[in-house]
Amino acid sequence: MDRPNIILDIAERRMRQAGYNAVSYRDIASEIGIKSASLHYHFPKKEDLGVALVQRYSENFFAAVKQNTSELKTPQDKIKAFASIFNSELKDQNLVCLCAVLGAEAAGLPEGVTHEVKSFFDRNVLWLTAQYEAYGHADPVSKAKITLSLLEGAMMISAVNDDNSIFDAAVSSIL
Amino acid sequence: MDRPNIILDIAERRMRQAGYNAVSYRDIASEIGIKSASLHYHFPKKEDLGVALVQRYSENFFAAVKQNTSELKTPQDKIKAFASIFNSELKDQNLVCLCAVLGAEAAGLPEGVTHEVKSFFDRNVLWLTAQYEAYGHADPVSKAKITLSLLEGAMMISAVNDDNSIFDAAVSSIL
DNA sequence: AGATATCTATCTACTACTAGATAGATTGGC
DNA sequence: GCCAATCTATCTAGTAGTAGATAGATATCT
Repeated sequence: MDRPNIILDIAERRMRQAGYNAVSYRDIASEIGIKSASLHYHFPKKEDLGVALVQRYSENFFAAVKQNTSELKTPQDKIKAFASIFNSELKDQNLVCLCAVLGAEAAGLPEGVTHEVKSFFDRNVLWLTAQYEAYGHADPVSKAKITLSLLEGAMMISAVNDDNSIFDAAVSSIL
Repeated sequence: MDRPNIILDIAERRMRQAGYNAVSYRDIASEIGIKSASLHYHFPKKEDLGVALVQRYSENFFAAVKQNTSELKTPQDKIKAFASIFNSELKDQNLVCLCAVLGAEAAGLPEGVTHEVKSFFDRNVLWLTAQYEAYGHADPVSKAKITLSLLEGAMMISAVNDDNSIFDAAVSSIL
């Protein structure tokens, strides 16, 4: 894999565990085995790293959504598949959605990072809205926001308690 | 007000905006107009401050729950009142639940702080479970966890988008 | 030669935290 | 009432360590 993606992998894991400010160039560099100064070659400012990280996360996520839902027929099945993308990393690595973590710290993040987090949520609401529209829901936009809120909140609480059943219960309650 | 509570007020506001690691003794001290060393007299370690903060938050929250629900009859009304405690600070200060923020960073927090965050969630689930039991819900514990997840998630997303209607929609969907 | 990626070495600013002193208020013994 | 002891809350001055960031040299590959 190329260096930028190796850097982002490490940054992503750490940020999803402990937040933006808990991740340092020094820590990332020492895990790779290079000097922290070298990281600034790839990501001059920490904000650049944060922005790239959320962008990559968002693109990977929606690539997975596309792949895992393309052969499904009903909106219900698609939404379950959508939720199970979040679930896979939660259950075997106890990792919450990157944007759930960054969203919680949003008021203290560099502007560019906060903007990307918002964009991720927007894209999620858009995708979910389309499903609820297809399902014939009365207010698909509100329902989409509610579903996203539930999933993000359930991930966070599941991770804190290291108890995946909370997320499972949340998914079962959707629709 | 006494000094410890003044310190905790400032720490609470900042932590609910930007997270645990974004709050420094220096910043708190300079806002009060004393030296950071003086803060260590009241809270020797940052973990002590974090623990005291979550404990105070939890106690204040459940005092408000008790006060705002004591004269209400139905579990539905009580749960709405419960949600509106979260909502009041969200809508006029854009402040998320302290434990939603700290929960997102839980894996990187001092052990004592994480423990208090868990306790807060436990207490919430307990309280909500009692309401759903009174309501005759089939699985009151799961329902309680789902409701808490929804509220915490909706607060976070509402704050990021500075759009209170997301939280309102979430509250309307409960029960 | 040029581009890519890393290095060394350094900087400034900030982090939590501590030691030891001080001023002022409070408490208890005689 | 007076004195000594203690407590409260702050200060100055400092520790060691970490933060993100930069300049400029070096190595490697095409």
